Amino acid sequence: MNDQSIHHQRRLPPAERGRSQDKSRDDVIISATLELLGEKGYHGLTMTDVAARAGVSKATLYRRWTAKADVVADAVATLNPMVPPQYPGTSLRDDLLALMEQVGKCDNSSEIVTATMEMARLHPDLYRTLTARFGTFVRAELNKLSTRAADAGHAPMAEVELDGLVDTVVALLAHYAGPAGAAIPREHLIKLVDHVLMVLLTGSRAAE
Amino acid sequence: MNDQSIHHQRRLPPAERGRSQDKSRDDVIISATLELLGEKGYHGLTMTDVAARAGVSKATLYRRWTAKADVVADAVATLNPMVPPQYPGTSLRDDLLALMEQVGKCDNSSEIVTATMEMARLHPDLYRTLTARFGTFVRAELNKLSTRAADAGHAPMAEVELDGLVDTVVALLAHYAGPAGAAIPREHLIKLVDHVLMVLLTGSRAAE
DNA sequence: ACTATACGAAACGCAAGCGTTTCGGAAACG
DNA sequence: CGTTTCCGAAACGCTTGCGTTTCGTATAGT
Repeated sequence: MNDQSIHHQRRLPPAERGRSQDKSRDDVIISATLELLGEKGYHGLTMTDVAARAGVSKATLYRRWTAKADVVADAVATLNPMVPPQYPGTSLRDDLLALMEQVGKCDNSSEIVTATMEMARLHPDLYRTLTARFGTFVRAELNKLSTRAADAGHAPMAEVELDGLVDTVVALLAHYAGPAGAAIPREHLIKLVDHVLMVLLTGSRAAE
Repeated sequence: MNDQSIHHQRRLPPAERGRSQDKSRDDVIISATLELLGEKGYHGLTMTDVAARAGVSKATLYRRWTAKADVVADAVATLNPMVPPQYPGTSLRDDLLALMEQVGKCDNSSEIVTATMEMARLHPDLYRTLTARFGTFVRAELNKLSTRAADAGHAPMAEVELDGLVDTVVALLAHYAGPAGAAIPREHLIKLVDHVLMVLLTGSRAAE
């Protein structure tokens, strides 16, 4: 029950001689896991469901991973590629929007954030790892955009306040992702950028 | 398993003749439920644990409620008394801080917000009810403070932006409550007020 | 005092779900 | 072509936890 074992041999190695594992099935399984994670949450997610959704037998699942937590861990690890988005550079607002879209989409579904937070209670170390990676990435990007805005004549922000800003972004994304599921509506992202980020970054509201 | 039955007879009525139920045990049970809800989350919470923590037999639990979900529902219903706080009135900042403290404390523990969001996935109707009550309350209070600030000479806020502000407050409180547990640190509330609410409400940063 | 009821302790049935195993067959290697 | 490994289907053991029941005792109402 106690998953300290998450540090040990989470992924099972394939064999060497004879028929080789169909690696394309890994992707199918991961995708199915992400789908179900978004729909049912971590607790609601069932290995039997994953197998069924992936069109795969449960035996195949356990031939590649040792436990449910490991499959999910690998699945969420494929999210948030942490790639800086293609900034249009036309305005700070457009750049922020691009960042929020990149960060908010998490592949294609997004309510997974909620499931991740649910999972966090059971696997705190995994949660810390994920949010730390995510937070530092967001922070770095915001810092980049902030200094760029400062060069453009706006008041620069103190380092300290950037921390709070990162919290705000993460919290709002998690909130908008919400328990209801579904991807974050673009209008929410726009609201976030115009009514929160722009104000906090430049001290002035965006043109309506 | 499917709790549509939540609409029907959630609370069992006590008898009339003979020995009467010790009503003080209700409070003990509710308190134990809230404690465990914060510690273990909704899924981690066990009826056996609740009984043990309350110093009560499981039979007693099911003599009063019909299911785990019902106990938890009654428990969280005791939170958020939705009472407008005692506003000091010395400044907008102080008033906001008072509101955030009132709203953020949720009796004495606070990580229950996270557990509630976890529970939300299983009982969406309950979640909507709770957040709706909470949201309208926060919105009304913020509106009150906003117009008061407008009278004091600051720029008033549009109705539309207030919606986003409520989202922000709810999201940040949920975030600060976090999966780690423990009550929201006062410094987080201060940060929220100074770096987010004050800026969004008045367009200017509070004095450092 | 008598009775109806609450109470604690403990056991039970039951379902869900994780992880394992078996088996027959299919498919990739040499 | 034969061996090795993968694969799906299905069954199994096991644990957890919800909800129920029983029984002996304690206690409030009449």
